[in-house]
Amino acid sequence: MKYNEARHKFIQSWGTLGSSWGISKTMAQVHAVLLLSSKALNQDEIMDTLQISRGNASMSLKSLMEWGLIYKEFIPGERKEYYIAEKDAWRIATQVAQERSKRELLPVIHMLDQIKEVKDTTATKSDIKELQNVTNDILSFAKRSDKMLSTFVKAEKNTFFNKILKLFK
Amino acid sequence: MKYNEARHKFIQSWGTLGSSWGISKTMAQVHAVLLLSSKALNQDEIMDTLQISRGNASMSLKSLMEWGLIYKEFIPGERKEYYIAEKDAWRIATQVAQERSKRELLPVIHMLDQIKEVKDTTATKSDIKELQNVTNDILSFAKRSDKMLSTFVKAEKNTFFNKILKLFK
DNA sequence: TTGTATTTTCAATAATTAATGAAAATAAAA
DNA sequence: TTTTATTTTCATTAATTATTGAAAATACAA
Repeated sequence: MKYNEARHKFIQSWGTLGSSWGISKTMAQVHAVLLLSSKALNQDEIMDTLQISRGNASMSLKSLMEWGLIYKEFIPGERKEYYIAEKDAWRIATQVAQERSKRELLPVIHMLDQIKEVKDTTATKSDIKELQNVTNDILSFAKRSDKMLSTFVKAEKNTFFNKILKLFK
Repeated sequence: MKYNEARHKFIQSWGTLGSSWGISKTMAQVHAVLLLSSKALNQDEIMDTLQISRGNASMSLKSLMEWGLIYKEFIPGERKEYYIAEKDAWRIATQVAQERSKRELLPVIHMLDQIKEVKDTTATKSDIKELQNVTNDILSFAKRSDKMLSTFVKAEKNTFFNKILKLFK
């Protein structure tokens, strides 16, 4: 396979994968371009490579910064802003997981906490029972998942967990 | 909070959460309705509860079956088909994770395996190097994640892993 | 300051994805 | 069989989400 073909495939697939993470296709493609670059790139270079509009490039770079997946790099004598990608797979995964947890898991935990306080005399006992069973189960599972995620995020620094992680290698 | 309000909140939030799983909003709402029901429901009951069209209900039920999140229940003397939801939080999570892995992780693994064979004399050494570094790292990470997922799926049956899982509680 | 390069915002538009509903297919009863 | 109930499919339509591009804002230099 030729380099350009491989590069193109990687960028396309990364875009597709991104869409299923709650990251827009373009945003993931911008990340891919930066991942494959050994030097920092500016907005115009990215616009040019992916043939996207200025606005789109600006938005995508901004979101990627918020997700903690890319960083700005200051280049002396340059007026433009340059970007580099986080390239460590483990960091990419934990950053995405943390951001998604914040956006998706926490709202659900909040909703379930509210629902716990159902007081209603008009509804049937079995309906209320089922609601409470389901919400309690999901709530404890969601909280456990969130705790587990923080544990994994800290795992790099922790020798004990590194040993556990090796079990999966 | 009143039962109906709580129920409504749960269904709405479950729908929102679903959209960020790669499951359509309606599909997740149908799942929520079944989760909260102590008895099996038929398609008309679901259409009525969620005020959705026949076609949409049919499609959503079909997809939920494919994701392994609901089951058909045969009711003697009834012509209609009845459905019940998987209610165990751990099972729901592993089913979703497995299905997503199949749809998202495996295509990426396949792409990365292809890319490993870049042979190109026209591209620069450093570009090829960077492509190989990134793809190799992500590939080994993706494969490890997939292995980890299967381990978790089997974990219920395994006392040793149950002990590890307790670390996160 | 004032001028110029660069980035960001956001209303308009395009592209994508989901939902409808009627027709076709299937399955059970008469 | 034929009739009736039920489910599925899929072209059309609606809703949602992403992208553009020009104007506004910002940042730097003269």
